[in-house]
Amino acid sequence: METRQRILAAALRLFAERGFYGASMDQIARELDLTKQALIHHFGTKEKLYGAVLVAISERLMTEAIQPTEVESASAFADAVSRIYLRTLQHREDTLLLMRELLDNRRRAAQAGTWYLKPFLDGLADLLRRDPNWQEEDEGSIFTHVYQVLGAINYFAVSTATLENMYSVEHVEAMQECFPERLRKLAMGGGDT
Amino acid sequence: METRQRILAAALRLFAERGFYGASMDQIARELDLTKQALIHHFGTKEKLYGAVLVAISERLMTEAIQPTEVESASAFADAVSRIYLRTLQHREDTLLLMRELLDNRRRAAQAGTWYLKPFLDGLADLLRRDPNWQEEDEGSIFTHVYQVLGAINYFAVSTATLENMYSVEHVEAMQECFPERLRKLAMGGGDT
DNA sequence: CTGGCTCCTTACCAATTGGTAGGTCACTAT
DNA sequence: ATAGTGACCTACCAATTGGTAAGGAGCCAG
Repeated sequence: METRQRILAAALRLFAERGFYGASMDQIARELDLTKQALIHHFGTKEKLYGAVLVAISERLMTEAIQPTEVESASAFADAVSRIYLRTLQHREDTLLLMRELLDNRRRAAQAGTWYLKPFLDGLADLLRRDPNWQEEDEGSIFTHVYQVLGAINYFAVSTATLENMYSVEHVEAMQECFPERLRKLAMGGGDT
Repeated sequence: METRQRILAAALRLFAERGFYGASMDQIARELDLTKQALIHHFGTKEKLYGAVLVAISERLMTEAIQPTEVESASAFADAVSRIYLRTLQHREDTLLLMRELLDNRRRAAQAGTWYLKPFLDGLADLLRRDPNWQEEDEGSIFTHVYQVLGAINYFAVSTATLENMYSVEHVEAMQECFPERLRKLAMGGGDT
């Protein structure tokens, strides 16, 4: 029981850092002072281990990211976005791996954790739909807006390492500081105002 | 000469689709009815081939994405963003690979094509800085806004395949249709209005 | 016709990959 | 005591990886 969790944690780290093909069973095992056969014993194959990591991520996402009892207010969507932003930065490895999944999805289409994200997206769209400023907007607009805001968050979360190299740690810290405020304007802006 | 270009094109496709580790020299070569030794002959090592692909991408980005003679108007930034959006969708493979680079950068830090993107980002920030509505904003805000808008574009461009699986082709087409308009609101919104 | 050059091949290699087979050891239920 | 079970290991394997060595086909200059 204990070991399974340790394996999942190490696998998440390595898969997130180096991708599915970039991380080998042996590396993951060595990280834990085990042999790769221990991993195979617990998870069967590399694919299944990867799948288990993905399931763990999506469970975390579903239970934490959207509060079903979200208060219905004009800023409900913006509030949810703020929380998601914080959560995304906190669980950067999850974000990294989900982004990789997104890129690989062309290949493993219609598989794995893809669908776990759907209720999450739909939940957000629902929040926005109830916003008085968005009543007049069509479905496409609403969903597009949700996705644009989500894109702003995830892209940034995944870029900080690169940005720190490209500019400086201070520069990125400054960005992180004004990010929530600007994000809010992004989330609130639009509608049929 | 001819062959080099063909190799670069095939390598771009496979690296974008499967990542650096996911694509093997042999696969790329087979795609062109060559042996992997032909690639090694032209590029030395896999890493160098990958580097050459990255250089080609960033050159394309620099020459196409930002017009240096951008007219100075209140909507200069939004206009540039619109053009970048179209270009991003057109060169989806470039976008895919650059996104992968972003994810891997943690490891290969301070290397490769990272820096080629810097002038591109700086150019965009400059455009926004000249916008009358943004005169009062500090550097952090400006750069953050640029990055958020860029995030919205790139994240979406990289997600379409997944979204088509998750929802439907029509759903994604609808999104693509209202994307430019919503993107414009995103780009214009904010400032100290 | 010869020497050298570019482009590309076959033959080979050590290392790493994911995975199988079979066994050891500790613990628990009978 | 014993049979069973879960957790893990060593030993091994075929396939694939990126890369080296050496050579051949075509071309062009002397």
